[in-house]
Amino acid sequence: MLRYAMARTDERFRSAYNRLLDICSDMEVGDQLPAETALADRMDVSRTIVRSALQKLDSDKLIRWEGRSKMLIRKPQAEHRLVPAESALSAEELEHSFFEWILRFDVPAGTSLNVAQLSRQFGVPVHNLQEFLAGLSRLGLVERRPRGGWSLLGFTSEFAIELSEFRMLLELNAVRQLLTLPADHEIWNRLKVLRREHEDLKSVIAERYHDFSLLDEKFHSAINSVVRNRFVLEAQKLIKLIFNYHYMWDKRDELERNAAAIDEHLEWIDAMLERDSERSEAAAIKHLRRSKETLLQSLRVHKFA
Amino acid sequence: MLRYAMARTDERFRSAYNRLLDICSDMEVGDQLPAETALADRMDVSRTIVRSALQKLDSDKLIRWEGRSKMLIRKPQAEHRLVPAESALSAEELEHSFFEWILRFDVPAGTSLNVAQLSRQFGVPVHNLQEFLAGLSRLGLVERRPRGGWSLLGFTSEFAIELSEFRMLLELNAVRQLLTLPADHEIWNRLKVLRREHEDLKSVIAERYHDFSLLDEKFHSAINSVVRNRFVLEAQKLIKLIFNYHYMWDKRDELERNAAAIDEHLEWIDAMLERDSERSEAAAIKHLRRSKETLLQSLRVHKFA
DNA sequence: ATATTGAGTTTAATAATTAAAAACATATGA
DNA sequence: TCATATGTTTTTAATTATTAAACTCAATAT
Repeated sequence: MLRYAMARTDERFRSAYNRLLDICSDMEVGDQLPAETALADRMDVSRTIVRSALQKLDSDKLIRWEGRSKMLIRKPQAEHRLVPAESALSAEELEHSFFEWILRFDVPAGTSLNVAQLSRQFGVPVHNLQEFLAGLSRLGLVERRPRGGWSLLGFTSEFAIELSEFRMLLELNAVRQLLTLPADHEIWNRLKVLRREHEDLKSVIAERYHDFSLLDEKFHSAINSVVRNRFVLEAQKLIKLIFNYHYMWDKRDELERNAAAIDEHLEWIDAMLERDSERSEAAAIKHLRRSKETLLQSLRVHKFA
Repeated sequence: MLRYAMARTDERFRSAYNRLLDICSDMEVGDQLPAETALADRMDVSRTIVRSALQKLDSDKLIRWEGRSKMLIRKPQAEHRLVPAESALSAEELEHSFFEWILRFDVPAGTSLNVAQLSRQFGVPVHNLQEFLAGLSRLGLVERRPRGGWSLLGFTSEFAIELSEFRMLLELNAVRQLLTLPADHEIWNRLKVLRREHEDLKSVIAERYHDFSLLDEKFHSAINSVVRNRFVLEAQKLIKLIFNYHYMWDKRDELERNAAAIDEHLEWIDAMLERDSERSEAAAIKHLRRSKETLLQSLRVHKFA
């Protein structure tokens, strides 16, 4: 059966066929296979797939299929298995590849993006890229060009400033909400654990300063976790994305920056543990302002590198 | 030249051809048409289009085209014009139609959306809908289903609550920023004008209560205008969308609601004009809380209507 | 009767096709 | 001669066509 054009992959068929081989392996020659519906249920595919798989088993002389009789003629061997088509990147992996590309190569704002080329570059169907870029356009990171194609918008200094300010808005709100939580809320314990982890890392910062970025994310996630709001969450996803990628590529003064950040975090944690809202906000603002400056500097350095 | 399949509309060709007819009409029989590049520049299309249009003019015996000689043989008549294909909805119109449909028919959360059907319903190419839904998925309004298709998520009570809380977060931030602005900033004048407009509408509210929704939007836009941040702006676009559509369809107690809202706005404006931050925030919170309740009630009423 | 099958229909994703643009090569006339 | 126009080819991207997969329901066998 030679196919000329395959409008969509038959990956579902392939994996179902292989699972059907497994089922046959567990049976004896001469046994009857279950009903089409039973197989479909068991393998979580439609009967259409089950029937095409049975057809192939029949034409490969592994079963004799006549009406509702599906008798195993011989046991399947390794060579009968179909090779699964390598699956494309998932939506998340695409996002990762895309941002890594942007930041690693400092792709400038205004760059025109074309789906066909990106599709080859990332090994992802054009369709997925269309969808991905359409999503980014809602976040204001890319823009549709008048007659086809997309244009990269973000990653200018203005972008970084506005993102940082938005981050500050969200995190200060989180801090305010956090301070209203009762003493038996799990956040207080989490903060105490985080405090200890910060102290631990501080004592070995000279060697282990690389470990800070993980702790940083853990800390900010904890703060933000008290806000249960899908819009805030969605915004934080973007913020995490951008800040993380920048930290990943900006290695200047990493030890000094991280050591200073640990102290800022500690002051912030202490203020919250003492339920001192004024001091907490001040500490938060101080840390977030410095974060913003770091992001901005990293952008500047990359621009003239 | 019979065409079997047209992969994309030749609307650009049609309008260019018609404009070329206009150019011919302004010429005398025997005159020479300008060069291809000149025509392309003048009509803002590629030479490819100019050349296909010239080809049609030639085969329709309106010009004789040989090399760089393009002589007008006879003047074009009305019947020569090509009828332009009716253009599909723009992205904004699609958004409008989509939300109107959702809210007018109270499409419940969890409804499965399929692009083919929506494409027929809204008269928009499937492609555009894919893109539109991909954008909404970034806003958390729809979700891709495991094996194709989309699923409507939003418009539950939780959605409304979270949206309202997010709105409050953003608007309180705007108020705080607004109160730090210097006395000669244009916002103060805008607020004074708005105050007057509220008073005016209040005096004729019994007859003109419908006019409030416009004033409401104007007021909130003014407040938010002091925040120059693309993320905040993007979020406000969504908020405006949802709140506006709800007001549009929820007509219960409209007079009472709007009269009360005007008073709340006035108290809020006065507090800001007096630079009283505590009173301003209190007024804002009061108004935004009531707005939230209204949105929630409107959802409940529609659900059981 | 009831579960199962066969056939036909519908849906949705991707490949193929085509309009349009851009790039490149060649020719022409001031 | 050289700037400009034309002819040709290549690339890009939007839409249609096609196909895999799912669904539906009447017919059939146990």
